[in-house]
Amino acid sequence: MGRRLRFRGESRHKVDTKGRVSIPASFRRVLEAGDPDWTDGLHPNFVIVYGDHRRKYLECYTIQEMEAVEDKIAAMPRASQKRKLLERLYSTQSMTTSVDETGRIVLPAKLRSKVGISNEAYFASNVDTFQIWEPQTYEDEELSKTEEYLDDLPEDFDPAQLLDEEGV
Amino acid sequence: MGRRLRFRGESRHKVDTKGRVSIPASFRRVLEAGDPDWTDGLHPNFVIVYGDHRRKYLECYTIQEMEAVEDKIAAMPRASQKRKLLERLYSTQSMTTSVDETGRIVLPAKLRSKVGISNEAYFASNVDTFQIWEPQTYEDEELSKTEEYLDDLPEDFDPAQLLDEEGV
DNA sequence: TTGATTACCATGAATTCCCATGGCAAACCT
DNA sequence: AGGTTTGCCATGGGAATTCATGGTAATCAA
Repeated sequence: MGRRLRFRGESRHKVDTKGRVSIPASFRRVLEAGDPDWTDGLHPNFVIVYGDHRRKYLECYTIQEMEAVEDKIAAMPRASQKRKLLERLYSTQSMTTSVDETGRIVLPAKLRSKVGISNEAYFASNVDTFQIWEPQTYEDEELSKTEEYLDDLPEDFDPAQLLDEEGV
Repeated sequence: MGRRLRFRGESRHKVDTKGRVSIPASFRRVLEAGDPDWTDGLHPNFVIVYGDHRRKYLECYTIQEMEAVEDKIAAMPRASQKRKLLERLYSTQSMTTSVDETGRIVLPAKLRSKVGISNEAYFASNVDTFQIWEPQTYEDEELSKTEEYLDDLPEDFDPAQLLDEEGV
């Protein structure tokens, strides 16, 4: 299969009255590379997973990445509860979109209100996927959780050492 | 995989009005060797990790090195707090850049102000990554810390002996 | 027809590309 | 050895693109 490009970085973009937002240019390159049907000049497709009411952000997968997820699901026993749950999340509660000529997508009103996005959207890379948040929600949810976690650690703690730890 | 080149040395470079800085030439060789997509004549890519507000410098990884980090993260339990912290640090709070024709990169205004860089940048090798500092900050932070540490040790202490110690 | 979605055109700002110069050092010549 | 050439390195300036964003016309669904 070989290496695949990964998402890196974060940024904020305006959401216009029609729900249009620019996808960060660097993310577009990854979406293009991760869409098997894409060729130069075309608009790449990708998948937005919005999930159930508890999820406060949109998670975006390249086609390639989503197909890998679907393969995993397909390999599970058909009747299992686990499989049904995953089917709902990744298939039922998701949609395919494509990046337009000018690098934007349209976030349907339904999705915007679901995650509370109004004027701006915050894009955060997450290695093989990226997330779209209402900026305020992101700060409240994610940043505060990190603070909590770090507060329990020594002053001069370097997160790099977490990479090499055993266990959790 | 074989041996990989390593960063060695330190130097200071001008930062121009557009945020451009030369990468020390010897570092460029390591970046080239550490980018799987690089071939002679191309401009090597690499990753700048800037981290959260308490980090006062930029840490730079070769593509190879960063992918190793990402692989480690990918192997951790998805929901864990630890994994999320690392995803944020290494993916969200990072960016991919590339060295241009003349050996320079552009440090975006956002990053410059984050670490306080204005006219000059100080480059310090760190074995398989290198760091970029505002020169003054480096002196205040790092040098003084190292001196403190050494001051607590016997006069004739030779750091070389640390090399053979077990454990932390 | 009307409200919504999609396609098409437009623009300022930011970013990248391309050309140019002076310094320094290793290699080269005579 | 002394001078010269060649080449890489650090740095500058302006042109050319790309990016993010806005507006309007065309299309579509019901």
